[in-house]
Amino acid sequence: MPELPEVETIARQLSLVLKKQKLVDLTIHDSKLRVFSSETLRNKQLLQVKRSGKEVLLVFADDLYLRIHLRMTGRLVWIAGRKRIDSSSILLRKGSTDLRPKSIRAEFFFNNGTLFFEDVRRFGTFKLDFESIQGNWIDPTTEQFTVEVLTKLVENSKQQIKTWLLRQDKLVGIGNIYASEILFRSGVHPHRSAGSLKKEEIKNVHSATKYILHKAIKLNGTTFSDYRDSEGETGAFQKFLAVYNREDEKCRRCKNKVICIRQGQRSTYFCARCQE
DNA sequence: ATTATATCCTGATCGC
DNA sequence: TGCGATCAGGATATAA
Repeated sequence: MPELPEVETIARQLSLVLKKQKLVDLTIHDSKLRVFSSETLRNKQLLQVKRSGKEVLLVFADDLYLRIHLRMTGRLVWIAGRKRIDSSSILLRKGSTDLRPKSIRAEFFFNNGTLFFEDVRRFGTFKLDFESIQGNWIDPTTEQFTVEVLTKLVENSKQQIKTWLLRQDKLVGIGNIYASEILFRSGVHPHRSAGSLKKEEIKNVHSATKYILHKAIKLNGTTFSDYRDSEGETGAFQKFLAVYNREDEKCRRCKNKVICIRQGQRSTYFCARCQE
């Protein structure tokens, strides 16, 4: 579900409310997520909340790093309040928070509120690290991401550029929605092999990536169906999608029909006239 | 060493 | 109304 802009939104919002709070208790309902002892984190101080690739990173005192990957339908929803609320009483949901009690997989009770991890499809993962580990990838929102670096990364790759953009070992953070959007903005056909891109095209992919991701972050991400931020609110970037989920609709640039193809069992949307 | 495919899950939607 | 097939912001283990 969430790609870089969505995870960035959640991490930023949680950072505001959770920084320096104490994790009083936690309950993990889904056994798939019980990959560490609750005792390890109980009563630990949360120092900060960050994004690492597509993961939300909760940094606790004593060098404890909880990595939460939301995968397709994971949500982290914050409900402020001193009183402990659990998944049964959340049925009395209030305000705009759109929690699905059935899908609550874990609850983190802080002294100023509760953080719910909700995940319909149960693809989300927890991992507890005892040191700060940074992947060997480039984050496209950092200054490390330059045209030269991108050129090096795609060099010699025979993989189709759409599928290449989805890999997380080179460039981290792009998912199925933004991959289509980036290629449309770049004017590059999704079938093109990554290594065959010309200088100009790499430049376009580079600037389109930065533009799209930054704009999506500014708009709190894209809500296509499940995505909600930590306050249970939808994103707003879906209003600006040029091709994703717009099959048979008119291309916003040339009025041709947007088409949808399958690449590695994922749909890719593009305009055959605008993307050579 | 890369690259396709199958798999993990639940729920919504569509065609018959 | 019901039922099966298909699809969904992801990533990985396995096969080719």
